Amino acid sequence: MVGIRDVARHSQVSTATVARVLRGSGQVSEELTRRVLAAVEELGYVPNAVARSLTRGRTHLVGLVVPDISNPYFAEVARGLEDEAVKHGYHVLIGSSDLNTNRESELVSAFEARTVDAVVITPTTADPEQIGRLLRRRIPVVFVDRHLPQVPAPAVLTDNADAVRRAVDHLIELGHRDIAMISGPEHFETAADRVEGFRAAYRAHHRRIRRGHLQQGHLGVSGGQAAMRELLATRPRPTACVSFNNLLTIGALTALREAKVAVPHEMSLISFDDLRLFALVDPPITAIAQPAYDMGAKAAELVFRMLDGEEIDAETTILPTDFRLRASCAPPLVSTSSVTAARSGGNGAVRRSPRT
Amino acid sequence: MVGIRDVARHSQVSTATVARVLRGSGQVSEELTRRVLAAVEELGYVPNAVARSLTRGRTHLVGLVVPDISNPYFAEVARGLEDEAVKHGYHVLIGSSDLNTNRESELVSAFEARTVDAVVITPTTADPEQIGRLLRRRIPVVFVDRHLPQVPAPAVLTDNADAVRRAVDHLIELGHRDIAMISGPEHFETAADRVEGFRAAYRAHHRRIRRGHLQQGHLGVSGGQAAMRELLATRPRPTACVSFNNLLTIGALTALREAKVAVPHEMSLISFDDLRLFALVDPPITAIAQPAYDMGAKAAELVFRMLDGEEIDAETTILPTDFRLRASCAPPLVSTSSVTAARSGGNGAVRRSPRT
DNA sequence: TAGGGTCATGTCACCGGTGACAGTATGGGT
DNA sequence: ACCCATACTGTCACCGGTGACATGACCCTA
Repeated sequence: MVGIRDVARHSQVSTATVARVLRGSGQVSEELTRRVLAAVEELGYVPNAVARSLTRGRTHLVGLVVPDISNPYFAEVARGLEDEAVKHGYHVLIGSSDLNTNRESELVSAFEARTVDAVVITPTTADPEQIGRLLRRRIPVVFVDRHLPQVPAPAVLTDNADAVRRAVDHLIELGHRDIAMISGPEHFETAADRVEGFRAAYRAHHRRIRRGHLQQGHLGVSGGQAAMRELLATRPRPTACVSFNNLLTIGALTALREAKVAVPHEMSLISFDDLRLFALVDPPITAIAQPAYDMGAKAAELVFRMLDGEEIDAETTILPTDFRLRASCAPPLVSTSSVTAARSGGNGAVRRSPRT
Repeated sequence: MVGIRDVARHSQVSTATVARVLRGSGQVSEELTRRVLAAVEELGYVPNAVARSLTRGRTHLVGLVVPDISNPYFAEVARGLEDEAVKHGYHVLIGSSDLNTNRESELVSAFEARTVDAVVITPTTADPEQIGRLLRRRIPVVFVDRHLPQVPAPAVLTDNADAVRRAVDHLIELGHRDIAMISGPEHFETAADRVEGFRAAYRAHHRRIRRGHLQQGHLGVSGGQAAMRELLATRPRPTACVSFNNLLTIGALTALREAKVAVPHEMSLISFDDLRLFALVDPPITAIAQPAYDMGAKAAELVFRMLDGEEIDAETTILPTDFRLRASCAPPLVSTSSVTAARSGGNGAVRRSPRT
């Protein structure tokens, strides 16, 4: 490997001069500059970033810890983070925790050992200590999507509760009475918030959530599928449903297909998280879109402000969601003979007009 | 920052002993082991991976260069690579080239300077030199999805030509005569291969591709949309179409919706690349699925074999695609009055039975 | 012309581990 | 009593840049 000393020897100057030429900082005579550049060219010298990291104490790396980088939402966050990072001469190290606190902990430790300059994380753990370690090392941390309020680090979130409340309001206005929700593990802040929005909407309309209509299951497609199957088996069966994220929505849709339940006529559906294809699904799915790319970019902005020395203890940035009304919501059918009619596919059922 | 020397001082041993205890290798008395461990605990010592990288010449990093990490296909590749990498104590550095050769070149240079231990890349450039640089530095390179045959590095690909040929065969068997393709930039190996499969199928059936029925446009949703618009304007209009990747498919579908062209009756559609949601689109999209996760994992396997000293010059691994027959393909309508009938939505049209 | 300032360049300790090598102690064999 | 193997522990140069500091040349001014 050709190092700065080789270049120095080859161009008959000191290493300091080579460094000065390369950095462009400082006074070096034209003559030497030429010689150094020539040597660099000839030897194919590339400065070793590892060595530089060691002396300067900066790796120009930011670690990203998310549940799953292959989830389109997090992939989009990653892209936003990456674009912003590259502008600052940084690169992104990825880590998927798989919603496994041990795996997450290992990732955080590994990133700590690698002395990444900052960590952007969608936490799985509920233990503040696991992330507090980084702060004690003065490694800036930025939360994305959900945060641990006990940890004094900035967070980029969305208005989870409010978005769900508005979605449920919409369904209630369409005339729905029994609205279900497929949520995630309750110790997740996002799940708690979205459930809170769900409850708030119910409260505002002086109604109570029926038993079994709030599903808090495992995340992932199969979890969504299982939850929807359960919802379809409850009596009274809900006429509408809000799901927690894109994967659960896909699972829920799959279950609906398999049970031949018509959307939106027998079941209205709203997805938290939008996917481009939701617009092309049958029927197009009404969704609460999160600005994933912007969330990643905003997290990067916070990271770099902190790296610039700005003290940002626990500022929370709420980015707006976008409620994208599509065809998966309609007024509920009011069946003459309750359950059986609904299952028969709409015969003997009358559409109830929405409240005004 | 607490270093190995601090631990050594604190436990009154030498740095070598600390290292030996931590590495678990070698003979250290129980007494000292206990003291060292206690000091490590007390000081919260974490070995600095940067320093280790410098001395050992290994960063335990693998760089991943893809067009866009937020494309679900590449995100899935990344996940496959990551999972395998983590098993080996490695982490993944991501870089999105945006199909921009300059950006790609910068990424490769940056990864080179960081002395990543290996690079996995879906190349955008056609210039072998840009990647040859890495090889001269003895940095293992593995191509994924497409490769530069002039560069002596292993590649993980799919049977592009064959998959498209089979897809087109399927359409021809359904009775289609004018089948279009929306492909990508022709200097991409994948595009060239898939187009070759397209041509091969035509050749096998002694037919010629009609003018305008082979679209090679810009990748991305809007490119697919534009290409499909053009296809819809050609006369005779194709009755079926194969699109190059998931984004082009989404664009094509969007254009079809907007023109109110019924799929599959007026236009059958096959997508190269599958997405979970394609199964739930109206109609479910027949797709050629690539084993993205496995491709990433396989690339990792090659990387680690090379890092273990194995010489793998240009072995090409072809992973099988999976042809997922769904509802977006049907026999073509044969209209009595050509164009106008087709646009009117199927009136006056007769379904032609497939060839046997 | 001595003193001070500026510019150009060189020297070298240091960042934090690593591992080759050296040194010391202990015990067993003869 | 001596030799040597073995077990344990310490020293230090090195990885490749960096930057504080030193050095030397030159010019200007009092």
